[in-house]
Amino acid sequence: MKLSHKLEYACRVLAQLGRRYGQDKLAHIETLATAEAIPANYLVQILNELRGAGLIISKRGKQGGYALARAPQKIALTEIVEAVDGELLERSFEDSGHSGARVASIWSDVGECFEAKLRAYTLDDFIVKDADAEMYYI
Amino acid sequence: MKLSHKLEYACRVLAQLGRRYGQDKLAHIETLATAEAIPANYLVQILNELRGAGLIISKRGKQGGYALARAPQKIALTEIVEAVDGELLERSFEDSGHSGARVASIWSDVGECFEAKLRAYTLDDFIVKDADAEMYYI
DNA sequence: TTACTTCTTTAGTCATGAGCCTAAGTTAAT
DNA sequence: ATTAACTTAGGCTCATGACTAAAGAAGTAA
Repeated sequence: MKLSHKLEYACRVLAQLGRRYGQDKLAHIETLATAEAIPANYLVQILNELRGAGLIISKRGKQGGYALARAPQKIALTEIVEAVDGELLERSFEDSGHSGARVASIWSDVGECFEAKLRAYTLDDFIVKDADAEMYYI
Repeated sequence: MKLSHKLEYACRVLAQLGRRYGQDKLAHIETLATAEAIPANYLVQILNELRGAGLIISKRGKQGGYALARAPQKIALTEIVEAVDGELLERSFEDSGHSGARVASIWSDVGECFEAKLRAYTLDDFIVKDADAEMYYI
């Protein structure tokens, strides 16, 4: 379960966009990069992939920026993974050697379990609401 | 769930050794490499790691070779993964940025689920018994 | 002892990709 | 027209995965 930086960054930036969902202001790259401690130059590429996957929308020019394409509850974790690190969900195992088929079938089962777990989470679960922070002071 | 070749090879070669468990003859690298379609030179390294992890034993010289260190039922899939690709089970996520902690906690949960799934499989599940092959002809 | 067999250890190669940066475009609001 | 933003393409460096190779050590048997 070691994640690529790219995937961690994607989760964080989407969580950040999720907090802003509903406001009509768009978020700037620099703002997002700072808030989530992500190298801005790299974030650009990630945001591009997320847009390509239809998870976010963007607008150019003055007043431009990024926003979530739909409600956080409607974005499953599997979609995020597919958008930036698709091979993590791939299930292609070599069927070579005497035990190849058996090994492949067991790992396929593991893969299905993994995918099911991811599908059960949505972006909403990632969003740090202000109420969460307050809890520490109660 | 894309596996490294190394991990696939390890599963296959252990399955092969599992089939031979109980016989008192040791298996040679060349035999194992051929049976499981694994580059022999690479297999050498994998077997070394498996020995280091205590999953197999080896003997040099004439009559030398490799064998499982214990019964297949007593080798959990987690142990195989730890032996050759430990970071797959690691759960270390950056806690940076505004959403870092939340993201890390969710992925930790996914990681725990993944590990539990792996722990439930043992090497015995990987072994292709001769009866299995016969099933195709019934 | 000597030769032979088999594992053991270490070093080296090669291709690939992650992560990050630079810089020149393009668009839209003012 | 100017400016603030996103867009796109490319390049760079370093680490890693997957092998290959070969010298070394340990058993076995003549």
